[in-house]
Amino acid sequence: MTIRVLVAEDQAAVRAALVMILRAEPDVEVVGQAADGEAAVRLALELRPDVVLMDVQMPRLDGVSATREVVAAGAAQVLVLTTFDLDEYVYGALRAGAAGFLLKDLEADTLVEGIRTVARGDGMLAPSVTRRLIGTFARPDRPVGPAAREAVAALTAREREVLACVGAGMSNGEIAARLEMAEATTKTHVSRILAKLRLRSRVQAAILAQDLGLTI
Amino acid sequence: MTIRVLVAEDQAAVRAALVMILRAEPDVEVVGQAADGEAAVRLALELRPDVVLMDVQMPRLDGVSATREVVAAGAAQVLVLTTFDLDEYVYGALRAGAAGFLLKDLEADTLVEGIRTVARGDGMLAPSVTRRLIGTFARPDRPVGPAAREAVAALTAREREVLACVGAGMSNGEIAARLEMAEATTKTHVSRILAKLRLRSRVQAAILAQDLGLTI
DNA sequence: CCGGGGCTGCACCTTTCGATGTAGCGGCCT
DNA sequence: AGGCCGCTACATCGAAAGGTGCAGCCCCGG
Repeated sequence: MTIRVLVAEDQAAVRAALVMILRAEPDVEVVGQAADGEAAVRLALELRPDVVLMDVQMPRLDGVSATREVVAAGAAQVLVLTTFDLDEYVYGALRAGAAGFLLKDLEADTLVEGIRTVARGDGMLAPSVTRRLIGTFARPDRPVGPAAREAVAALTAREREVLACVGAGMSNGEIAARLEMAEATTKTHVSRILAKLRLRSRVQAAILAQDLGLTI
Repeated sequence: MTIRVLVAEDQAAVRAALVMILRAEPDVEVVGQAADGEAAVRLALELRPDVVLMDVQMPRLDGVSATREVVAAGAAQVLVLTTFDLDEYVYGALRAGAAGFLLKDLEADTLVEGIRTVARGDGMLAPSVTRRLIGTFARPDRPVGPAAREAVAALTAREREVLACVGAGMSNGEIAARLEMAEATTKTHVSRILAKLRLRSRVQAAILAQDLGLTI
């Protein structure tokens, strides 16, 4: 099973080098090349490759935006490649849905390994990026006690729905509209939630919902 | 410059295998071995290795707790190793300050590469872990836009104090008591904050304060 | 089959919140 | 000095939130 790859890179020399590296691998097939972001998106939708190797700096449409479109369409896994290890690029690409992020100072076999890794649905990051990502993940560690988790788990399904809405900053009226109930009912639910979680206001409930990652 | 490694693993056979792999590398030196978490912490503090290769499941003190202690003491970089790819282990280890997280189904050279990577201060994750970490990073994409940051920066110092209190879930009365002002004054501040940040309720302000990491 | 308990839903009432207007006070710049 | 700005303060009023009592509903066990 060969891995079908689309290479999107505006500098012809770099693009040729990448293609050469990939062509040397028996299990990798370069099915297309793009010199700008728009072409990358168009070819990705048309060719449906397994992996798009995407440069960040490209004319007409930058690599991050192109990644967003490719991922939104579910067209392929995207492995982003760039010269500069900038937070803006990294976080932008990852938020856009990239499966990996490598720097151009890599070895040829690292690139190929990255292609294979993202092709099978895993993630691949440059080591320096990995460390920063771990850091940003570990830092906002607001310890949510197990007690709180249990208490939330003890809520009814409906109550958790309401709690998630509260966590999104919605008013009782907005929650009522979204969950299709009367505002009075929403108030009842909020009241019960506060009692069960031993909180005093919806603000505290909202903060807890945030910390627990409750989403609508 | 050889990399000094402490191997912490309770199963003797596995530990021996790890040591054997590492001893085969000219740039890696195994300076110690530990069969439980307490010994790992003690030896790490004593030997000050470059890297501690830490198993999660260990008697007396689990690997995550041991990692926390080693990192807190700044004794070494910790590369966590486990058989099971459980969220609890992964997130626990990373929050504890681990520089890497690998699964035991790895190749020998992946392990060595991981040792070298964390030794130079970078991060190393198993590919499946990388993907999940990217996911948890990308999903709770509460876009704390630069606009919001600027708006908060444009608040007066006093308003930011009030906002931090709101973010802590306090009521106007509580804020007034803490900041030594009348409740009416607190209301004025809250009202101004909402207007400046274009929010509709204190709940939204609280969420924003949380996302921005505002604390009292 | 029927009673009980938990979930959901609604209405009434009190408290809190939030908007608005007004105003005194202290610092800072011109 | 005069003026501007920010902090503080209070009153008032409508809106939102929160507590409480109560009524269907469904399921489970007697």
